Amino acid sequence: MDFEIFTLAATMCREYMEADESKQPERKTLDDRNRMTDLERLRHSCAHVMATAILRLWPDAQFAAGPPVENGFYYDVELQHRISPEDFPAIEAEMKQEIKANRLFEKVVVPREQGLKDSESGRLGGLSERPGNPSKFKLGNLADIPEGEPITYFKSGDFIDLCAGPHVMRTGNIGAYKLTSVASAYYKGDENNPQLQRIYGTAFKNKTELEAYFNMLEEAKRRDHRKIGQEMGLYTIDADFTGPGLPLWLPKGGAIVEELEKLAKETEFLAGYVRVKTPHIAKEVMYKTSGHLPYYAESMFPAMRLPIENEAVVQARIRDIQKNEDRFMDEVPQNSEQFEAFIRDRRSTFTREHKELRQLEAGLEAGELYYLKAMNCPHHHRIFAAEPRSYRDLPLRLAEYGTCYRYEQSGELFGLMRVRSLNMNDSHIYCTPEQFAQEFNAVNEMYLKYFKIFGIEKYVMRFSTHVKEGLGKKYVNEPELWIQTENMVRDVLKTSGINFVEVANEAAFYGPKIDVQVWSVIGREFTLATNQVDFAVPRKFGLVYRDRDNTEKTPLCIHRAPLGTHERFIGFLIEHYAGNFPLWLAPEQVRVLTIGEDEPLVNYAKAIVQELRANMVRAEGDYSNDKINGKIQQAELAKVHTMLVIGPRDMAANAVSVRVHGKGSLGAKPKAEVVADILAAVRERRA
RNA sequence: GCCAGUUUAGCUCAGUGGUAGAGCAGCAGUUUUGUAAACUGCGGGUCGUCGGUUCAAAUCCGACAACUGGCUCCA
Repeated sequence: MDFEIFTLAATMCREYMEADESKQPERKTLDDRNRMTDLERLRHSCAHVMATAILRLWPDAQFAAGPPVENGFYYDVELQHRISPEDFPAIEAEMKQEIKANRLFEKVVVPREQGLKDSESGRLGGLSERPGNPSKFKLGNLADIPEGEPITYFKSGDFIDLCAGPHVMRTGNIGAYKLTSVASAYYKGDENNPQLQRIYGTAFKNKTELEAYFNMLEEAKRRDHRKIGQEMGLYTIDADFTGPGLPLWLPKGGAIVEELEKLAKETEFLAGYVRVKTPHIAKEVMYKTSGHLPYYAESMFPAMRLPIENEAVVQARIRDIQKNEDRFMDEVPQNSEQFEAFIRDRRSTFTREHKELRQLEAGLEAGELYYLKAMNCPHHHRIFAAEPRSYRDLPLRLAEYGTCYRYEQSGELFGLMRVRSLNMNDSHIYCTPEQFAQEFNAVNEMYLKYFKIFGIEKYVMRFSTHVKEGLGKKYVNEPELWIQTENMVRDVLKTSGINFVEVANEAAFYGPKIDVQVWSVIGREFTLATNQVDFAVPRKFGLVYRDRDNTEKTPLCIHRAPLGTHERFIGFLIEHYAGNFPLWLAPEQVRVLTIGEDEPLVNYAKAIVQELRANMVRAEGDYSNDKINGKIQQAELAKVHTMLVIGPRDMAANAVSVRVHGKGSLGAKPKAEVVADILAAVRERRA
């Protein structure tokens, strides 16, 4: 392996990490703030009202920052008393008084000295001066305001706050509000700063909108993939024995996994992909080359140490070479003429042996460590490297449902959405620059095809690009390649009419990337997958193809995973469909329910189940002696897609009575017709 | 990892220091059925784990674990 390239990559990686750590959040300009939407204004004003209410109850409270956020607002407060949801009614009651008083939000521009004075006296973020209790966080905020920018207060009743606004006219404009939760946060997001209590709330123009918001939350709760996953028996997380973040797919969830893989395999086959299969572990050198180690070691499972098979032989050879080197040093002549002849004579042997020594030593040290893979790309790169490649072999599209392991922090784990073992719908497309646009476009088309199948109507592709200043630091220093690949990506996105936004300075280290965000039917946002253009790592792995002109060139690599991971994608689908999967995905597609348990009737039902199963339909039979209403209830609660109710009347007519989950009874139909329709719906993956 | 909350039967949950409960699910019977639950009975628990306080702990205290909300949003 090429040590220089590795060293270079390591250096760049380190620089990237350091650059990332020191990244300061950019300060919002006053212009940005004035672009606040009406709703944000209202929520920010509500934060002031909440602060006023908290001060009425606990006058010594110290406030830090209280911005509007996506679904409401918060205010960070330092207070001896630990605020809990039990305190919310009291705070809300005080807020009600403030809003009823309909106080004016008055803006006052003050000189900096005034700001300092009012911070010292505790007046800022307070209802009155508080001797001995200065507004320390406001003082800190004041220091962040650049010279020349005006310093403004907003005053509503007794409450005066250091604040750039903007606000609504009067507290009475706040139509409907509610406190929602309390969390902890560090002042200015820095863990070296004091920890504050963050009180979250939300506010709307009127009660109707507030209620609609809470109804949406309720609906989201009903659809929560953890709840439905439990109820439907899709997966379980056995924290005690298997481990946290390591989901076990139960048979019903396994059925969904299988269907998704089938879909991916068919789609990818038709798109000219070839399937590969790679192990779950690899030697340390793999991840040193890829750049994961040591800088990403924290998000990988700790290494396992394997004994080196021929350690004794290796060590004997190392000793031999070391002896040779010692002898070489001893034999070096003092005389300069002889020295040159000596060097000429011995140089090639010495360098060969020295290189071997370094390799053996590295092998002793590195070869014994194995890591669980956090990504499939390195394995795929090695498959590319396994044979000499010609431009005629490209594009080479290696696809695999690969299982990766990432050691997410325990607090980050979340149902199926954030796990430690993940099955990726992964593929790496190696292509020439000339082929890039077409390949990238084909990937996008695959996304759109999937969106259609799953009824995903709202999506956006976030196209992240580099900025020149970051070259060689945050981004690999290849100015032309960046511009070239970004232009190619942008052109494809534009000409294909795909919905995308471009975000500067958020690209990956190795190349521009596209994050795909989708919205479920109830409007919850999910990040499904990341597409990445990679022009750096293939080079680190020394991947080349021989081009028409008989020179070796490094291929471009497109990293894509339209179905993301099984874990996250199925989590999304559960919430998207509320567990009511379309027939082709439904864990239990058909259940045949008999009215009574007469033998001929049960035999007729069993024959139908058999016929469906012979056609790979997941069909079950309920031949128990429960009442038919009871059986239907059971099947509906289990979200069985199609129920075939069979009584003596149906058997006599060689028919079945069809009932579809959520749609009710569809009446009796000829058996053959029903079976044919079920098979067609599955085959076509009907919504 | 940090802050907070939660953890009682397979599931959903009640139980504020004095004999561990309900519904559903499971099992055994009875019932013989036409589109969202027929009836009876039975089994099922070291109350997350470990330690402490107490005559007595599911209940009070502490540690740990798992789960959940938050930890990106900046006057």
